[in-house]
Amino acid sequence: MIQKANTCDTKNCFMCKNCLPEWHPAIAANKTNLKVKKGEVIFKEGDPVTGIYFVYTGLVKVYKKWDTEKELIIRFAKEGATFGHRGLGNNSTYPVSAAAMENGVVCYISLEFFEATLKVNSNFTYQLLMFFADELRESERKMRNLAHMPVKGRVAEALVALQKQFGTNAGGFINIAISRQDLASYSGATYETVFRMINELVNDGLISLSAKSIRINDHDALSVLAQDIMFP
Amino acid sequence: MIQKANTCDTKNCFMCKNCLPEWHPAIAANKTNLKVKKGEVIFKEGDPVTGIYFVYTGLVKVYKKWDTEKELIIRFAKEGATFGHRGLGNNSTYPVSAAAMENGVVCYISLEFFEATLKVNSNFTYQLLMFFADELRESERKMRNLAHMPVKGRVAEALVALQKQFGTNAGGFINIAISRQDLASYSGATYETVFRMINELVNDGLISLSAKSIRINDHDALSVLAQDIMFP
DNA sequence: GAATTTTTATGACTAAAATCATATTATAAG
DNA sequence: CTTATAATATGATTTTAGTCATAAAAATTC
Repeated sequence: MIQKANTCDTKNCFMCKNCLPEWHPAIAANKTNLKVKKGEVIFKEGDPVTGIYFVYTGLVKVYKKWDTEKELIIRFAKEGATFGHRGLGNNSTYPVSAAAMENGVVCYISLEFFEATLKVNSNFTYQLLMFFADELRESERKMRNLAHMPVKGRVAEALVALQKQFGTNAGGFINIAISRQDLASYSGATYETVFRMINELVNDGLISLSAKSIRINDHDALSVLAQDIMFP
Repeated sequence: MIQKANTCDTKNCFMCKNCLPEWHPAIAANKTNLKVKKGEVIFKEGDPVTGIYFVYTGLVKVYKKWDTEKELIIRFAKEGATFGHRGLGNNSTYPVSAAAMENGVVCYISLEFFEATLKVNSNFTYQLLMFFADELRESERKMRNLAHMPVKGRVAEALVALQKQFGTNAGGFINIAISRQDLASYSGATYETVFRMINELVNDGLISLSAKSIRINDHDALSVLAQDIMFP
């Protein structure tokens, strides 16, 4: 990671948007902008927690490994999003890894300054609490899905979630460059199984492909597959 | 749920322990103590969020359902623990259900009063943030386990976690009365599969049984099975 | 305390998904 | 622009875990 001064404008990240304007000079003085290359690992599970990150440009995946090869992608962080915040709380090492999926710039804030920010900006703390509550809810829904939903449904859900987060480009394709392996890791299944499910979804007419891109043709049907059937 | 005035002492729950002493009379004035019976559902997924709960006595399971019969137990809340806090954030309905596993008393706080408490007690907000960070980390670890760890490992992990949370009684048995079905729901697998894994663990000599109780004989070996192998 | 319901136990069978094996393309590196 | 490396594609096989069926034992209810 190459240090690169004065890149971000201290306006667009989650922290900047939720802090007092008076605090912005302090943020500017304490931030470090880092250039990251595609594929670069920013921190790994087990590394000591030294700070928290925000994506200024690019795309970062946050994931956990299982026995060196299998991984589960927890979430994708795009412009403005925080990552590394899982290092908060009672533990001193990151419970997840983070890697850049494309070249970009991330903003790094030391834990000490971050904690000072929390103390000074009660609204930020409150907003962060709400963010954590949302993430926790999502995470527990995914736990339930991993335990009980078949892979096809999880792939359907992953596609719907990606389209929600990244939108579509001109041709109606989901606006993210993601490998099949990463899609599999995000769905919590193997590459081969996800490949087969993608084929089924294409045959069912619910999605269509063009090179690596995926277009959702029948959002409703896909949502039904991914559905959260709670009280039928 | 039968209302029962003046039961809890406003000293032992997570909120009371982390608020300013000056705030305790306000808590006392705004709390409602409710008697719950074994098996009683306190709130269900999809119910509108009206408040947050604390366990005064007894044991509560927090779970999510999948197609009416399958469930995944997210966590157990014992004395002092919060539940219903997943209703916070950007949503108006509970994303989980909660049911009493034994007769007990829970303390209910309306969302309005709870939000006022957050505003007034910045330390409580901070502690709650740390609590959420811990829960999120746990939840994501479990996601990874559900995606990649075999059922036997998940059962081993569930037993280690239960012993950590509930301790052991005189005979060295894990101090919780839990049905095999609930253990299965907590492990994210079916009753039958968990039953077989329990048998294997008994045959391997790692655990032993007495009626419904389970004793961990070889904590280390069980931990290895449940292991978080990160960077071998 | 007899009857009903729930929980536990266990074998047989099936379905789902992972693993293995191996081409075929792309993409990046020299 | 050729070579090496990584990503995609796909069939065959094996493993794992879920489903079904049914019986015994416990616990609760009437």
